[in-house]
Amino acid sequence: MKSAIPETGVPITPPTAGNANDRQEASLHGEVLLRLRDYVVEGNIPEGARVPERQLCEMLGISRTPLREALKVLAAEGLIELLPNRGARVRQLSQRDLEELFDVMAGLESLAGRLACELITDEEIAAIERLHYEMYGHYLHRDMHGYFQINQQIHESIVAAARNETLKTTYANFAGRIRRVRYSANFARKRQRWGEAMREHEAILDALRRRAASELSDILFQHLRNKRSAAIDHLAEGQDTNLETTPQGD
Amino acid sequence: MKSAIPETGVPITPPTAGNANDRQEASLHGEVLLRLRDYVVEGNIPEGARVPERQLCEMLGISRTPLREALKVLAAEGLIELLPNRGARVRQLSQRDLEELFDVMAGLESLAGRLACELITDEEIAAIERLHYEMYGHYLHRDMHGYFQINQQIHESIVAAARNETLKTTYANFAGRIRRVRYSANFARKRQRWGEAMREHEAILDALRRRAASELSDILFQHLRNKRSAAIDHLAEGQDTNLETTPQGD
DNA sequence: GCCTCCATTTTTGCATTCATTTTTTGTCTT
DNA sequence: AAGACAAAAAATGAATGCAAAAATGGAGGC
Repeated sequence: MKSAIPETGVPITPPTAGNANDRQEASLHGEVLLRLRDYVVEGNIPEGARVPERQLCEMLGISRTPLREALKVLAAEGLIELLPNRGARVRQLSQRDLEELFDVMAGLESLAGRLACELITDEEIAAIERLHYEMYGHYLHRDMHGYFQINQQIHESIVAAARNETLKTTYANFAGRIRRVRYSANFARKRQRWGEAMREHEAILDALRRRAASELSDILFQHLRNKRSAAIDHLAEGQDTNLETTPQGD
Repeated sequence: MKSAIPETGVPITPPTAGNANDRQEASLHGEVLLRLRDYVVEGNIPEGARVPERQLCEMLGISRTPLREALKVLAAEGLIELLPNRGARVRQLSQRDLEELFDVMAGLESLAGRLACELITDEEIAAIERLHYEMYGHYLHRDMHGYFQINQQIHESIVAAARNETLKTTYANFAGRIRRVRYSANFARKRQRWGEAMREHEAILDALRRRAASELSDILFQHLRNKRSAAIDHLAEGQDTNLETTPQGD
């Protein structure tokens, strides 16, 4: 009997604080859902590994009923898969799955940009500009981590500017699914592609200033498509980092 | 004690045929999920109505455990909402919710068109052309029902041509959420708008033939945006429109 | 007559229990 | 020793039981 989950043995915190991250903060199964989702998204369970309910139960300090409810939801979200009578597994994402997910993300951000052009305020644009220049600073200092953090903030700002909660939620869902890979992809960002990504961000900002919806939509899609290529290439070639030849980035 | 659900009293069919509409066809809770989803999507439960678990249980002929699992999933899908300690309600969609949903649908179809341009075959385009002319026939005969049916087939063909299962699933999810309203929206489409829609479909087909991804993306978004306007206007002007009793379509 | 407060009933949330399926393990045969 | 079969163990799927919260209803007070 091999344990798929590292024996952290951290019981769930009693219903103390309502960590209102998503929904259903109060109920036990809601808390379990949040914790389990984070647990899976953060990659604490190996891909494709079997996850015995009993083990998760004692890890979280609950009975099987709320756990199974949470598992059903996570399966609906696409994070895990439930094989009939054979338990839950962390969903293994094939290369094709990743391509699809990145494309949908690209479509959602493309949509966000289009919608943002309709109602975004000058102040919001100014805020994004500030982020942009901050990011540029990180770029000049070759501070990849800082760059990535601001980069994500910019993309989230655009999604927020779309003023569409449904879109925001959906976007967050997909972001969670590929978060693990996203990190690898970001670490794969290399010099040359980095410059390209900066130029694309310039174009994004420019289109946003002019409220050019269709144009921004196109640019964002292409920008994310390039991200996709970087991520897929990175995964395809394995763990070794090829510095010169791979077109990776942002 | 008022019963929110019409007393159909139809017990769930024993695990006979695997109606593999979505996922989890075999297990009882999977069957329940499919049945409940259809039941809600088809509008058998009034919006915002309280749904006692016990009642659903005896309606489906099961115990509360699988039912509650299905409810959690439906809540995650956005079809119902679960208030802590206060049961499940059919999610009431505000006008703003509908606008958001339509916009996301528009974004997804826009993405589908963009992706379709990359790999769509001449045969697939020819099939869509045939559907187009068939739809045109319905238009000339003022056969609204036939028109909508083919119209839906065309949009689904475009989504299929995108060759992205993730997108397809997500699209189906959102389509389910607004199906109820969608039908009213179609009836709201008046003569003049009908002609517009036909012209837009001509443009869609034209862009598709030329594999003009960005252009098709724009046209599809606008096309769906116009649909949205029709739906929202219709709902705004007719508050007496009983959504529960309207049949399903488009 | 209407409102308030409290007891009763119902309903929800979770734990536990039971039945079925899968997986493991041990033994026997070739 | 390797494979096949069978029994045991464990895990899953679903039903039931129990405590807590909410809804209901009625008596009493204003």
